Amino acid sequence: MFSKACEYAIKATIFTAKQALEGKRTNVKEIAEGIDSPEAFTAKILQILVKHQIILSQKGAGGGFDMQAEKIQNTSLIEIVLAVDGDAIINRCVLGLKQCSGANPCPFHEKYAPVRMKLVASLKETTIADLVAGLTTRMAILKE
Amino acid sequence: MFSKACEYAIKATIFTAKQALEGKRTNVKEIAEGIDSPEAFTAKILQILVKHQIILSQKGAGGGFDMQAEKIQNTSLIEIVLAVDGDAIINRCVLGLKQCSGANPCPFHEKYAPVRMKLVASLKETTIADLVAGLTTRMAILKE
DNA sequence: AAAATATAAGACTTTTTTATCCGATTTAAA
DNA sequence: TTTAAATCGGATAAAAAAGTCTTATATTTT
Ligand code: FES
Ligand code: FES
Repeated sequence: MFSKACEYAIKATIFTAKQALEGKRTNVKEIAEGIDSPEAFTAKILQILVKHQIILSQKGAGGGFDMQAEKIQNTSLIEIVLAVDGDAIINRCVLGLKQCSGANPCPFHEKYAPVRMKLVASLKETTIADLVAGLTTRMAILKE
Repeated sequence: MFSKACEYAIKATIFTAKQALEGKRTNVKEIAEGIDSPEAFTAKILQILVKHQIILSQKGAGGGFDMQAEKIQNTSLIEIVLAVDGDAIINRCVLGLKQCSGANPCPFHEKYAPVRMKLVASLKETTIADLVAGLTTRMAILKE
């Protein structure tokens, strides 16, 4: 579904947002520990998130990663997925045809398109704030 | 979503079924041409389908691949996906946690689980016969 | 000003997936 | 009975994804 990089990106964003809401700036090491991911690889992915202005970075001693309250509230999951995996989840034919369109559909298109719409809708309507909330209220976890 | 191998498997099964319904046994070369896939790799995948008794193979001159009408009618897409990609699509946590369960869910589980149920349902209810039918009646295609 | 801390960037390595190749085996046709 | 056609199985190769390492750069602290 998502690439490993994208999975880490989502978890890292949630972790960073959680820390930010508690007033703490975090860093690569904490994030990698917090989401159980390889540190160096996670650093790579954090750079993508910074480049797409989903999270903020601060270089130097005492630096790290941060996320604005407004971003936490307004950023939806789809933005992370698009940043890391591109728009394949929205546009790609599940059977690998070059074009996915109702005009020249593959045999599964008709059945799949509505499901994909629901998936994309849920990615769009779910904000980072929602996910952070779930982290405490419904006992959701980021590792194991 | 699916691995490339699984995409080829689905298309190859549909192609084989279509030929079978027209009374023709087909072979690796025809299949690879018919679905625009690499021939040798396709041969590998056909062996998986044979091993799982989704299609039939016949060795030797004039041999090739075949699919029984009963199988075409009763085999659903999920069986191909399970044979080639395993049960990840059903069981795997979308964020990569070791276990996907309502007991210890990741933050996206609650939103994702219903969508996945719809996806799996559509994979279960869609038969090869349905897909072959779509191939002609609704102008669906297997390549490009 | 120097030292320490942390991200940024790019080269490199490993693992997995995708794809190819070749020889063995089976079967039908010549 | 020989030959040709086809799948089967294993080894190998190439490409992509995942992951590591090293150096540069920026920032704070001492
Ligand atoms: S054409 Fe295959 S999913 Fe749309
Ligand atoms: S625990 Fe992550 S999808 Fe179920």
